[in-house]
Order: sequence, then structure tokens, then C-alpha cells
Amino acid sequence: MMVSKQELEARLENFKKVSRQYKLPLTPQKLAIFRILAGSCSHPGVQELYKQVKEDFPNISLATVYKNLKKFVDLGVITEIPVPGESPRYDAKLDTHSHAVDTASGRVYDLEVSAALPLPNKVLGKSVKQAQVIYYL
Amino acid sequence: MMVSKQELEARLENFKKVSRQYKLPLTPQKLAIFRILAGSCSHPGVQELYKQVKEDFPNISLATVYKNLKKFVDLGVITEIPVPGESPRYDAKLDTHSHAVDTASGRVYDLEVSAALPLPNKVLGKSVKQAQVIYYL
DNA sequence: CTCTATGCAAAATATTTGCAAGGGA
DNA sequence: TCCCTTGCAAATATTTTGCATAGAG
Repeated sequence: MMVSKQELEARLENFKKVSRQYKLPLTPQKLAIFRILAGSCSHPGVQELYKQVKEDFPNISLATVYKNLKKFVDLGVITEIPVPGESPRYDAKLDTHSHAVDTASGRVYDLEVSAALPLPNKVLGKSVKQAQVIYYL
Repeated sequence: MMVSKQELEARLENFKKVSRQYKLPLTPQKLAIFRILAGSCSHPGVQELYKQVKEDFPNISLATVYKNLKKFVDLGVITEIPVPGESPRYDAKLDTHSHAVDTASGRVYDLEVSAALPLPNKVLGKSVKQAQVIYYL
């Protein structure tokens, strides 16, 4: 499955907007990393992103990928998906949804949170910033 | 909060039962690691478990802790809780429940899955082995 | 007795850091 | 110009592996 052109554009716009908001320079490397993530449904990890962005920026450093992913998470423009027994994967889809982890293949799928599965917005007296429902298949 | 004596005993019994089932030797080290986990509500990670078990077994190797945790997960007697930005934590509570991650302190809490939050038992046509709902506070 | 587990050390990975030079706003 | 960012190399941290020995059943 592919991300639609409109959705991709929306994600890129949001990324740029937030970057401006925090007065962070928009470098070609950042844009490339974000674009790959935003255009993918496969929830790549660091190594995979590094390999892909290398096609456009052969000299890019792995450290740059690490630094930027961390920054993106801080900025809230991407989400880190922890996968048991593996290194984390990343997702540029921002609306609340769940993930299904196929334990056989290691693949991670997006799932819509069904209306039948309402998430509380307060837990332990604190407000829920984010919720992840992960299904292991 | 503490784990009740009965609950701890039940978890230990189950651990021993499963070990026997798979004809795996029950060593003092394994027992120690499992007991710490089963008696704790703090969802310790590898390093913390290592530090604690070292008090009883000063010569225990970190590798032993890693190997056993992995084995316990395979056996299904503990669960790995992935935490974004951190190394995984472990949990000996086996009934279906959720976790709340306090992003400020890094603490992980157990939550009962409320009846109002029914989890589907099939997703993408495959049966759900396990589901984790993680709330980020 | 047989088979797994243990501890140790080394190896393989993964992630972070410091710093000089470059580049966006 | 002012910071942030980049790439590189080194430093850390994390996790895995091989192997000889010990120990559980």
C-alpha cells in the first residue's frame, strides 16, 4: 500500500510548519529522512531509513539519522513504535491508531482504532498524551 | 505497591510447571531472576534485574540474565514491555492488561483492561496472540 | 548419565558524543 | 551573522556468541 499524494503533502507541510515554529533549519537531509518516512507504510527502522536516504545522500552519517529521528519524535511529527525483541520502528502517521505486529515476519501494520474501542483520555489522574494499542499476531 | 504472597506463589508455581513441561532444568539463578520479577511491580529492565540478582549471586553474568529473560519470554511466563526511547522492561503478570508509561519519570504502571475496552481476537484475518495497550502520560 | 545452564571473555551491534567545518534563515 | 546541523571518528552501551565447566534431573 502507498501513502496518497495528498496525505504525503499534508505530512510534509506539517513538518515544515512545526520546524518553522521551533525555528529549526530545514536541511535537505532532514527533508529526505522525513519524506521517506512520510511516504512509507512499512514502518522502517533506523538502519532501513539510513540505507534508503543513502541513495540520495551517499555521505550521510548514521549519527545524523539517529539525531534527526530523535528530534522528530521530540517535535511530535513522528512516532516511535517499540517492537519487542527488535529495535524501534518509526511512523509519520499522526492520528490515533493501533499497530499490529506480525511476530512471524516482523512486519508492522497500521490499524484504525475502531469506534468500538474508545480510549480513555485520563489514566491514573493524568491526561493521556498518546495511546498505542499493539496486537501481536 | 507489593505483589501479594499468594500471587507470587502462583506465579512461581506456574513458572515451575512450565519449566517441567519443557523439561528445562530449574537452576537457582533462574529462580532468583524470576522471583525478583514476579515479586516486583516496577517492571524492571535487564540492568536493574542484573543488579538485584547480583546481591544473591555476586558472580552471575549479565549474559545469563539476558539468556534467561529471552527464554522466559519464549516460554510465555513473562512479557516484554517495549518502551519508546528506552530498553525493554519485563513483567511477570500474565493476565491481559495494559501499561501506562509516565514519560516524565519513565515509570511503568499496570492497568486493568476495563470491560469497556474489549480487544478483538482476530486482526487482519490472523488470531491475536497478545495485545498491549500502552498509554503515554 | 545426558542435556541444559553458567560464567567469562570476546565479538558483534547499536547508540551517543565531541568537534571542526558547512549551511540555512 | 547566528545557530543549528552535518559528517566523521571515537567512545559507550547493549546484546550476542563460543566454549569449557558445572549442575539439574
